[in-house]
Amino acid sequence: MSDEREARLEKLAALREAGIEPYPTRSHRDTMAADALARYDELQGQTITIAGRLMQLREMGKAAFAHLEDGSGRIQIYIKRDAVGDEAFRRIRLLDLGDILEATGTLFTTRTGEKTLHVDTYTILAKSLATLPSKGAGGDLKLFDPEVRQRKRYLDLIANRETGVPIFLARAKILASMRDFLNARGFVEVETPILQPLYGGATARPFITHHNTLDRDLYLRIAPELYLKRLLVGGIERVYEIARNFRNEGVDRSHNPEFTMMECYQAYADYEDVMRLVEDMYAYIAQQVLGTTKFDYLGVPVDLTPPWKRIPLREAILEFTGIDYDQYPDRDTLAVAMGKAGYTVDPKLARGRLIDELKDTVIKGETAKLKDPVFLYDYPRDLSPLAKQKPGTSDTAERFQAFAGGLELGNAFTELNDPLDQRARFEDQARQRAGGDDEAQMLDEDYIEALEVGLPPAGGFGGGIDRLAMLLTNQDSIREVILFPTMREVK
RNA sequence: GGGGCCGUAGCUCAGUUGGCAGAGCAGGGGCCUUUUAAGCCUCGUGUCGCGGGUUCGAGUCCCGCCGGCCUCACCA
Repeated sequence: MSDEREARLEKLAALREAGIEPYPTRSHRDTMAADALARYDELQGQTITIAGRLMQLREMGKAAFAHLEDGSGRIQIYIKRDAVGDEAFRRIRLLDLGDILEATGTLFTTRTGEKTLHVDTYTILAKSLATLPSKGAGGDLKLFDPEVRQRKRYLDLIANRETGVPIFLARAKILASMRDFLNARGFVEVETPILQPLYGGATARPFITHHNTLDRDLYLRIAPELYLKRLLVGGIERVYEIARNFRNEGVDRSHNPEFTMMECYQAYADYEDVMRLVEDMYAYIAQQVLGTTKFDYLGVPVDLTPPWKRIPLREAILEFTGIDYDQYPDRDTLAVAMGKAGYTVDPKLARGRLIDELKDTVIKGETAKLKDPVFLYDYPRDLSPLAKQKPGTSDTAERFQAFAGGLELGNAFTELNDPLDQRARFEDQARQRAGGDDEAQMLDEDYIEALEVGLPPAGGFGGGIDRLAMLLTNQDSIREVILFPTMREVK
């Protein structure tokens, strides 16, 4: 490595000695590579300037072929000594793969039929001092090591352009089309605090930081929920935020400590309205990103066309595990039933968590029994401290989760707007916290105060953007859809 | 956090039973005015992840550590 870097540094010095600035301030590109190829006939006889990274260089005595790659694609250039002059031709020796060049000339077609720029003059725009991952069979760059690909994403994007760039373009389109969809329905995009004095809206451990001047600890948000609902109180009836959230939890194939979630809230709606909103939105996004609502995820066909299946959580679990948790109203009898059914039951888990575990075997991961897009609805109340109780029940909350292809896409409920009930739920959480559950939610007095002003009945939804990106780009690891995933420190 | 697998040249990878560290591409030098995985001649790739140990001798065996991937647990 140092040898090659030395060689490149010497070339850099040689360029400067020849009075050539290797990092000039201006470029004069007027045509993108893909455009030049597409508009070949129209551009005949015209002098055009293209620019991009030097990806291949084949010297042939008194002429050379090279490929330049820009954001649109790749084009071949032909540098002939007679055309560029002796000095400029000799200077080819000072070029390296990876350099950023600008070339001016006219288009022609080679003997082998490739549309090519016949170069009159060329200029170096940025000298590259580092070695690119090298060519393999077929002439493509090869960079497979996932650690390098994630730590040095720029190399990944250069080397794995055909696979990597489309993923992040798709992700951008997911965000754009989600905004289009919500904006068209009158939702207002807002930004709420990432630094929060109390964290809430989800069950998770937070990152803690400190503000020096105010001399107080602050939490990086685990969810924007409680702020968005304050805005409903304030009269913004449809609101959403595309929020980076931070959870101080483990890292694995479907979890990154910082991740992106879209949360939206609609006043005068309930969770059934939200189901319709969500299935319409996901179908719209798939249509915009993929051009269809039918595709494969990890080999399993997925069809996001509305309406999606709607199954009460209890029935889904009963159908696929044979266990009816309503028959076991307390934690211990359910644990015994699960034990009989072959589950290894963690004695620390509360009843709600046991039900969660049953749900996961039905719906999560590659072994999921149910992979079609589906809303599982009506969840145990004690798992859902911010959701409204279902009328006519004592232990059921109006909550649903959306799934497809074994991925959990989002979580929604009819929002709890009874301030006294909310206070009681928070106090219940506080007892769990005192009992050692450090993920139980904190009592947020200011939020209760907002509810006392009056929150209209509302439905809300939170959906993971990273997981949606995984679904629509057919990736099985969240690290493939996050440009710079959280990594361990390099030591 | 537990378990499994992995870490050798810039990249992708070989490396036998413990016996002089290799290939292709990339790189240096030379030839070649329509090549395209260009071709031909030629030269060198190195803290074998790091630190110990065993051994006459360790890339190879043992221990510890670092990092990655998979998996289980937990969370979303």
